[in-house]
Amino acid sequence: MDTKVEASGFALSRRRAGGERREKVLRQVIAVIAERGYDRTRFADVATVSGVAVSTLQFYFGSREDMLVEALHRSIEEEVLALESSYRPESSPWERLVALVDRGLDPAAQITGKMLLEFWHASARDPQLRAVGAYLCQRYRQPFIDAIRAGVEHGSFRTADDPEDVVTVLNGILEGLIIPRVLEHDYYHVQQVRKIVMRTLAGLLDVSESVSTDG
Amino acid sequence: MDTKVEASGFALSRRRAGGERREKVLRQVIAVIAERGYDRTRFADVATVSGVAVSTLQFYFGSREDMLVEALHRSIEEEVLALESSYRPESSPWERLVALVDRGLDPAAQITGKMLLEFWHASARDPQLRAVGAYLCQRYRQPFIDAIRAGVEHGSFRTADDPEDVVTVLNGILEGLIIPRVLEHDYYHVQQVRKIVMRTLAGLLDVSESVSTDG
Amino acid sequence: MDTKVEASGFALSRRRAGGERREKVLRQVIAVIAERGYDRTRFADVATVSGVAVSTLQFYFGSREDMLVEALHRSIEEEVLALESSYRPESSPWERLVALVDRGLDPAAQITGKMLLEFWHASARDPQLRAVGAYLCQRYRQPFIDAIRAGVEHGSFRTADDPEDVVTVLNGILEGLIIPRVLEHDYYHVQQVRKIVMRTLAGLLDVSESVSTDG
Amino acid sequence: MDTKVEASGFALSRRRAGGERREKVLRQVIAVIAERGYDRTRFADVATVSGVAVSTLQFYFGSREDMLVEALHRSIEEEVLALESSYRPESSPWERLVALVDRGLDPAAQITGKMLLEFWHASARDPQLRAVGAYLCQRYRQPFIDAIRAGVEHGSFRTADDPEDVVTVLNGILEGLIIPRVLEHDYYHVQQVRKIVMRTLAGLLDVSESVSTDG
DNA sequence: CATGAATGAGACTTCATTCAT
DNA sequence: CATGAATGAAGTCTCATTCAT
Repeated sequence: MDTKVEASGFALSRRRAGGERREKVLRQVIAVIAERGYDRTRFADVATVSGVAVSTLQFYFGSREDMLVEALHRSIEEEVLALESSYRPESSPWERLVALVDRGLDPAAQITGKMLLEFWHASARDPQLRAVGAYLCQRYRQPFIDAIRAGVEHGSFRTADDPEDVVTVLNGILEGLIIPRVLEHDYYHVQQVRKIVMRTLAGLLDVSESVSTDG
Repeated sequence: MDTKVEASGFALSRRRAGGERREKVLRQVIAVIAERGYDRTRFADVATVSGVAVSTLQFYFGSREDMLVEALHRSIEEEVLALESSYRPESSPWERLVALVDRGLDPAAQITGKMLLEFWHASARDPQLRAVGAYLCQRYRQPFIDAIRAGVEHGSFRTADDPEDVVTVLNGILEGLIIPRVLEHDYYHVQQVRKIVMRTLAGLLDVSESVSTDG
Repeated sequence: MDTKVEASGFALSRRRAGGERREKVLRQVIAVIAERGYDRTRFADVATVSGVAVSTLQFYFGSREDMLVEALHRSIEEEVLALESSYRPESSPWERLVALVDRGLDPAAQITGKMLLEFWHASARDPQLRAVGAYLCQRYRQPFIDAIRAGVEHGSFRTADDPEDVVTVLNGILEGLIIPRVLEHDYYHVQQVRKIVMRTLAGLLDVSESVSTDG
Repeated sequence: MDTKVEASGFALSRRRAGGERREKVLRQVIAVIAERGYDRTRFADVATVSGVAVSTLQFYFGSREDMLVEALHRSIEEEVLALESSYRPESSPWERLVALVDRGLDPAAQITGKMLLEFWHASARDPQLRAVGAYLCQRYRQPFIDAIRAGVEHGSFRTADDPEDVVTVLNGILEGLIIPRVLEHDYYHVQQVRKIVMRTLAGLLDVSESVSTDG
């Protein structure tokens, strides 16, 4: 997988000094960003949390920006990797989709949600980050697209639309629902929403209710 | 309408000095935030764009935070107002929904999208802003809920779900699709996506295809 | 005279905020540079000496570099201006030259010497500064050239060389002697050196001893 | 020669570790100083140029200051040594002087010129460096003084001045002309200047034109 | 002999804010 | 009503230096 990333050209140019400790600190950077936000994450914050001197952070990552970007990148990267391995290959296409959607709606993934929000926000003004984002997004979409294609071929799904566009809408739902989850809006009812999303998906792919409601 | 806002308790405490000019500058603040982002909008930026001295901005708005919050609030407020008047009262429930969704998907509303992203992002860390957000969000949802309720009563919609939850999902879609629109991801195809969203909505409300496909 | 400078294109682009106080501080910057050297002059040093906050210095001058360059420029500029008015117009060419040389050898002009050394040193690596230096140098040379030309025309000087080149050598002497003066080398004997320089000059211009030895 | 230096008391206290490699690096330090200037020469610069780790440089030279001073010292020292052996002992006094002056005016010695400028500049604030400088300067002057004394004794020169003072002025010229050379001022014409300097010198020592103009 | 890791001191710079006018 | 002057707080960054290997 790493090879793929390298090949994508987004691998960070300089892997600066530091071994395990650097890796550990990087995790902490992610945590701090999730808590304080990208723009408000200072060297000092990370230094406090990690117990590492500010100058050491610079030694590890170069500049503040570099540190933040690497953490953001790494965080999203891992989410995508997790998604890519979130279902068993032998599952039916529908089961795979259900697993993917459930992961996308997972109410426990608060940090992931916050990091995504940070990523979108930061990308909106940073072309380079946006490029990375486009690449990661494409990988995020792929498992969905694959599952739908498999279902269509297998005959269990039927749809007049391009699976790509279906996934665009489906991801739209999953990403859009991150907002009320992260902001903890109280009109957001996990169970009911999940049911409706599943039914919607079933409708889009013309899957019988009996199959779809067991999730 | 203003009364409503006042009643909500979110009206800014001090309506500071400055008449028309203040109003004009406020627009410019919105523009600057949309372009540079909330956190990166400095007094100096607004001063440059508006040609007003920094100290005058402070005179108008109080602190930087006050200025930003007011601009954010105002911007979202206006979007909500626009939404609330985006359909003719005599329209059928389905027509109303279509109008609302079309507004939500409007590819021209780049600035609105960016401001929403800013709002979500800022809200994630500011409880007060989040409270305002919850209130605005509720108002944003209301026209959708009303339309669905009207359709159900009128007999043109049928659904086992609580209209509130349906709207949660529907808004999820609309908000989620803001992301690829703002970030200009190229997998986002307006027309196809619109069609799928409409069909999804029709499916959820058990509206016959013939009606739904005319939009 | 100021017009001339403006016309030369070297006038500093932004005359930043601050009135008299700024001017006063600028003097102090010069003093600090003369004492500590260009590269070692920090905002903090000037702040301490002038009693002005560091941030105010930035407010006045922009950046550290801008502050230093302006001080350097101003300092040399003034020396040139002083030189240009160091003799009475009605003096004989020889008297004018003597006045110019005496000013160049003035043992009291320690600060000027140090600033010149700073200027040369800084110019060696800063093309922009070097351009300013070339311009100032030209103006520095002019009075010497004028005096020699006047003497030649008047018949009191005779030389086979281009006055420009004579001045190059003459200025070489004056500038070269700044070194032992500034470094306080003890082999430097003001009176003897002055006499030799004058005699040298007299020799170059074929002026009779009787005239030259009265200085 | 080395003995002489030791005797002078300026030998660097600790001749630190590192054999040939150290020597090679020292050359590179000189080059870096000539290019970047004394104050702006960092360990990192030398490390980059030499391919030696920063910590190794410290191991070689001690502190940054030590490294810079040693390089400066070495550089000037070598120039002096070169000067001391720049003429053949059997030459006539005038020939010796001409050789010395020609070396002083050598337009190819850009690095030497820059290093001298660095030395003067650094000396202006560092008493210890100034002491070294005074010693080196004295040695620099000696060959000139010797030549003049020899000429006077031999009867080919005649002067009412102390040869020491004549050398002060002569060196003043040579050093002063380094400035336009290093700064590449375009009014500096090597050939014409050389001729004038030679004639000046001939005048000071009462040497007949016929002898002096052959250089 | 040589080096990488880690760090503290010190500098510049940005920016919101206060104050006098 | 509006502004310029002045400043303190806070952050990033550079760099020499110490230490363990």
